[in-house]
Amino acid sequence: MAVFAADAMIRTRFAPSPTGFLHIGGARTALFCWAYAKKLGGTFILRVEDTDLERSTQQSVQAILDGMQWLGLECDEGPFFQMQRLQRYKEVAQQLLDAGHAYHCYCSKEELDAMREAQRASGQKPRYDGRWRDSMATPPAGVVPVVRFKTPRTGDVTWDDQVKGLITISNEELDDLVILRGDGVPTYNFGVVVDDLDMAITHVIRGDDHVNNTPRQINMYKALGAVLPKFAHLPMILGSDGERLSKRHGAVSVMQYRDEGFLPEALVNYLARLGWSHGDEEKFSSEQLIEWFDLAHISKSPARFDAEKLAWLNQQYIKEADLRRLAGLTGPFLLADGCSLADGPPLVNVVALLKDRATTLRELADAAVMFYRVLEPSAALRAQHYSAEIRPALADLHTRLQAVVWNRAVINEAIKAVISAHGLKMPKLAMPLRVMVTGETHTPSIDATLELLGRDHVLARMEAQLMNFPAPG
RNA sequence: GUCCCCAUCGUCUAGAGGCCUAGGACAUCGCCCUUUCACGGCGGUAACACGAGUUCGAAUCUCGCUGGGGACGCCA
Repeated sequence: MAVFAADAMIRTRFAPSPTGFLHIGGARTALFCWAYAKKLGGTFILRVEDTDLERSTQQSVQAILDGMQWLGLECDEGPFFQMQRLQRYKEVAQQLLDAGHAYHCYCSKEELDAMREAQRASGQKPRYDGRWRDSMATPPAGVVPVVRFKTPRTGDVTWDDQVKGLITISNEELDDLVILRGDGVPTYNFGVVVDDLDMAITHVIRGDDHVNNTPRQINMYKALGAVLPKFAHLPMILGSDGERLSKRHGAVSVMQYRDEGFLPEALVNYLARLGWSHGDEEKFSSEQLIEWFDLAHISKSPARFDAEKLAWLNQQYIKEADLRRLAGLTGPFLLADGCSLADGPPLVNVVALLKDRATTLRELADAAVMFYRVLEPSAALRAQHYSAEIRPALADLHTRLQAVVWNRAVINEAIKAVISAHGLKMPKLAMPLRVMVTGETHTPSIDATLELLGRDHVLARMEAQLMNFPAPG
């Protein structure tokens, strides 16, 4: 299939404000922008919208960069910073002023607040009433004005949203928004327009919460005589309770998922599948996402975040992950738990034995601890599994294991021999043995566990526990 | 309050008028496997919010209703 020349010109951008970490919602927006650009051989740009001087921080910038890197969403251009482009915004604002598309407003914040409050009280939609729009009044002394955009008073704005379809909003719903603050810093709506224009963005892919800003921006594009980009508004991601995901409500940093033991490919896959689909495909790589991605199959309605499905995907990816990589990722968890990896079998082997039963690297590490440290069985487990009757069989096994060739098959033969010699059923012996050696009841098959743990550790742990058995009679 | 958007199993979704007795996945339930717990295999429960139209025929089109989400800052 031929790629149209125009496709090579596709330019998308992810434009976060550095006021916190990169959370799930932002990550998905970035992912979609990235995937769309990659799919069409275009360019993915990162632009940091740091015009909120109060809340923007350097740490946030770094956190966003880190998050994107972890997810593998590298940008082709940027990061660009709006605060480094102030001159340009002033220039364009002046252009608008000169053309009569903007004007100075001398209202104080108190005045505006009072205005809004009054409107709200009378059941109206709060908005600037345009009192300085055509005012001939002399500006109050000592007040630094802001620049407001002259929104058309009549007519309406319509655009064909790439995910939602035709959207129309009447200009009467809009007001004359501030585009440049008194200190010369642009506001969001103006900064985006200037930047998207300067950066030749062809597809503005962003969150649903910007739908209402779009007509304001389109009016500015028109005033500037510019060609409109395509707009695609992604539905929000809701918390599992259906409430909006916000900083204080369930929106966690993508890096927290890493810290909890999620694989980036699992998160990417999950996020891609949340609100977008390709038939019945559930599990796919970033490469496949790029190949399949389109705006047409993005759903129009908000989606709830389902931690259980993410966990399932993560488990799938853990099961098929390269063992050395898995060991490398699991090691830090063990170290943090105070384990010394030199005291046990190679982590690669441990991970190979355990990976089918873990949902996260965290769980994998938890299950691996027993290979590096003695875990004392609880009193309850001892009471439940240690009996005077079974002790002789375990002592017998302990003796036999000293002489046996140390591999799974032979260990298993020894266990079987003890069972028949003492007239036992497998679980009768395996459970107490499991508790003695691992301190737990839930472990991989006992022969494989013993083999991997090694003869010395097995014998030592058995000896220690044999003393905890109740006396016969 | 005003405006905008949305609506299929509990959740994510397939579905572009007949292929739908509505498919897949997660979760859930049952069975099998089994040396515990998992993994895996097999099977089950479970949805087109509602009401009018249009049409020979509607989950798919139209209108209304209800429900949900979003927006209304010198935040982004």
